[in-house]
Amino acid sequence: MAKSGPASTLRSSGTEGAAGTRLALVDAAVETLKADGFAGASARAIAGRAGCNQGLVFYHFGSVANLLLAALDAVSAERLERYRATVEAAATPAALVDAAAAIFREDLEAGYVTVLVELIAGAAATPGLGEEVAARIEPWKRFARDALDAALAGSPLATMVPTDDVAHAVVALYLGLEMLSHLDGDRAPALALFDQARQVATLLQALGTLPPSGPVPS
Amino acid sequence: MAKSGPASTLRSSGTEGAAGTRLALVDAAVETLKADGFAGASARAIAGRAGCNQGLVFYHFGSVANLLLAALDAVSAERLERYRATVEAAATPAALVDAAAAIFREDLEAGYVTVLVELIAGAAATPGLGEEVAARIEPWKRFARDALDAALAGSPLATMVPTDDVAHAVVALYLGLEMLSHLDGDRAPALALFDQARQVATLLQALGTLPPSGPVPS
DNA sequence: GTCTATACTTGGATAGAC
DNA sequence: GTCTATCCAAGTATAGAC
Repeated sequence: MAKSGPASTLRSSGTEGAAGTRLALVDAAVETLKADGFAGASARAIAGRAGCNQGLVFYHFGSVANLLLAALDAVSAERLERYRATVEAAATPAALVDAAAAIFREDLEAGYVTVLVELIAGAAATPGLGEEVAARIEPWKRFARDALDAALAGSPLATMVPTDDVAHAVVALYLGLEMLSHLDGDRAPALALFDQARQVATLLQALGTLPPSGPVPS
Repeated sequence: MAKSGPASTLRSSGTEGAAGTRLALVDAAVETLKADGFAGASARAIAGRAGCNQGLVFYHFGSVANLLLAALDAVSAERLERYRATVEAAATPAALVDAAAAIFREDLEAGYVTVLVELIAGAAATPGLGEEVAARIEPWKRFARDALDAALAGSPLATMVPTDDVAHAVVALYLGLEMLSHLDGDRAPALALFDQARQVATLLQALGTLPPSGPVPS
């Protein structure tokens, strides 16, 4: 469905040309979603930012919605890889929170999650878009659950925490924090929250290593 | 700014007439935001649902954005009052979580938070809308903080928990959960989360009543 | 593959009849 | 206060020249 139009030949013959404008359009779609939201992401606005003609949106992607999904795919792939690499190095809950905070800070600065937020909110207006967006969120939920499982491995918490539900909450919290940060341009509350989360994670680690009801071993 | 147009005479002379269509438009705006999102909430779509002419949107509210803000005010007032009444009866963290779960369940069923989510996401497209929406979120953050303060009063947790930050997170989580629920039509993960939260709150209560390092008092 | 031109639709907003 | 009619801007999408 997302592969109609010209053959998807990244670096086919020339560096510019077909693949070049495709990429330019995807990039412009990302920027437009961040700056003007779903309601402002028209074919004209995106093509204008990409420096090409409006008709190319339909030639390459068939519809504006498909271009927007391609934009979501692009940032998702980039960010998911980035998250995976960083989180793999985190073995404890506290380290996991630190890793998450570092990259989420990047996301807030760059507004990557905004692309997802705008598409979720805009999905109500376009028939069929909701399912496509939902399918693209799944990898994130799975990633969050896997990261939680890995961080909790070996801890008694592993059997107590329903990582599926927590992963859902983490994704929801990311979306909500991004919305609020983007709305008033204040990233401080979100960042302060990660500090708190680290402390809680550290506390949980300490509790997890305690024998069931004894005092602290020294 | 929201009071231009005709005099705001609720039940002035006739039950219908001016105030009647005003209310019908506000109600239709809420329904349209829930069904079709910000991008689908045009003057024509809303007026059509309200059963009146499209021009009345501009006569009564001056612009579509103003009508949307009036819709947000309407649901905010209604919901905030509902929350306040229910939460006032909750004295402990566990009871607070239960109260929040009960009303959030209502919100999920009715889609009230969707109105807020759509306006936040749509704010990027309309200059000046962001500030208006942000101002309308403030009461919610204050409410959440006050509820947390009240529930933690007398507990040693009161000095340990930065209720300002947590309130921010709670609001963000609500927004995110609503988005995800609305997207795939599955409310189960959000509701399961409240069960978990209640258990954590109960645990925190128990920890809070413990002496610093002793065993459980029976 | 890309651009220009164009057909068609929808939306915001106003003027004037009733 | 409400409706009809209308203007104009913006959006989607397609056809055809280059």
